Amino acid sequence: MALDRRKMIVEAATKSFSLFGYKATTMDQVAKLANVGKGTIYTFFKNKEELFEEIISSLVKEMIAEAEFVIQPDLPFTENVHRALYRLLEFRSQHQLMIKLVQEEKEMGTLAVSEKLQHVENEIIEYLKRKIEGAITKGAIPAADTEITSFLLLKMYIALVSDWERNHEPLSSEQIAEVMKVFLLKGLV
Amino acid sequence: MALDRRKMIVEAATKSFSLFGYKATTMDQVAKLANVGKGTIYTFFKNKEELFEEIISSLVKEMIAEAEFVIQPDLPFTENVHRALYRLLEFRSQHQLMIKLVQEEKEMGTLAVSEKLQHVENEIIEYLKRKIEGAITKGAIPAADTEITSFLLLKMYIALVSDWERNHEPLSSEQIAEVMKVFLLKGLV
DNA sequence: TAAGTGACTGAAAAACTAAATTAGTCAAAG
DNA sequence: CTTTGACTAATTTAGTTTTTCAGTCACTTA
Repeated sequence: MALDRRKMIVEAATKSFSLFGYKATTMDQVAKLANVGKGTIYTFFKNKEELFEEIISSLVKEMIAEAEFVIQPDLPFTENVHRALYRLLEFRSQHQLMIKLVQEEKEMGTLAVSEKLQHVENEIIEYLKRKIEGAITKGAIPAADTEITSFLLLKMYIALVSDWERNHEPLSSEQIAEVMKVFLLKGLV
Repeated sequence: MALDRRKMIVEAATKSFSLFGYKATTMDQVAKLANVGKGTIYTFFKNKEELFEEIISSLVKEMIAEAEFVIQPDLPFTENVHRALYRLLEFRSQHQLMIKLVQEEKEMGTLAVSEKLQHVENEIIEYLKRKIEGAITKGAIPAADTEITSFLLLKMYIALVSDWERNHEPLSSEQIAEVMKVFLLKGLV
């Protein structure tokens, strides 16, 4: 029964964060869901935020794995950039925990949540950066400031996938790929 | 003394919105500043929001004029895109009213303010769209979806000018021009 | 006697209430 | 006719009380 207590706690917390968000999840609730005493949580995690941190780290790993899964080495670099980025943002808009956190940030502006979402964004940018550096080393694309490039790539994607929908009909994956191809491949002019 | 009452009201309101923001500006205050009775304001404007609307419209006109001023027809299209966009965002970060409104939106989330800022953004996109359509007609650049392109151009600029500064040293106008040139002129790959 | 627990505590947030503010009106003044 | 500012209803703020909750630690249990 009382086997991996730590795992039980993380699972319970993940479930609760996904369902109610960070603020609305109480440690008593997590303890009850995990079938442990509240004190037990504190033998594994210094505080609520550290528990959250661990869950976010797993989430990032899961996202990167999803992106990797969709990349095919024989396809052109541009196509893989699109595939990886699209998958990452799809993940963001489909994964229950991400949805809840994005919503909580917008509606309540919870500080801890803002920080963690920023953290997720930074990890994605770091991931893109490594990919771009790899492509440059292999001579697949010309040298460029990888920090700015990866940053800008993500921002363009977020603009096309999320911001665009505020005022327009959503763009299909094909349309987004088309637009990105223009900017990545030949430039607007 | 009591000459253009309407103008006095708009000037007083502009000053107050710039200084205290939308919410913290009271109609009594505007009336006093404009040296008119409060009722007089309501002979010119249906309500507070309509007064605000008029001021925002002027602001947009001023912004567009600034952008136009900086454009030089003999320069290449790319260069002018950069000049105009950079000037627009510089205006946004230097103009007292814009600063105050952006701050008010972030800190208090005032609905009327969010709507008006969205309106400003839409006007900028419309302006860009007209410019791009003009360039396409003249054959200066190849045809493309002008709605998406202008939207994405603005988003890229906001990312480089504003978002970037959250985690990095600000980019100089030259650096931004350089990055944009890559994406606009030849593409990343 | 080490691991696990949940009642307890202070600090923070929510709920409630009373008081103050303010957008918009309109009867009277100019 | 235009202008006004006292007035009102509705909202917001400020002050107070109540509740909630993260984190601790004395105690239990195995």
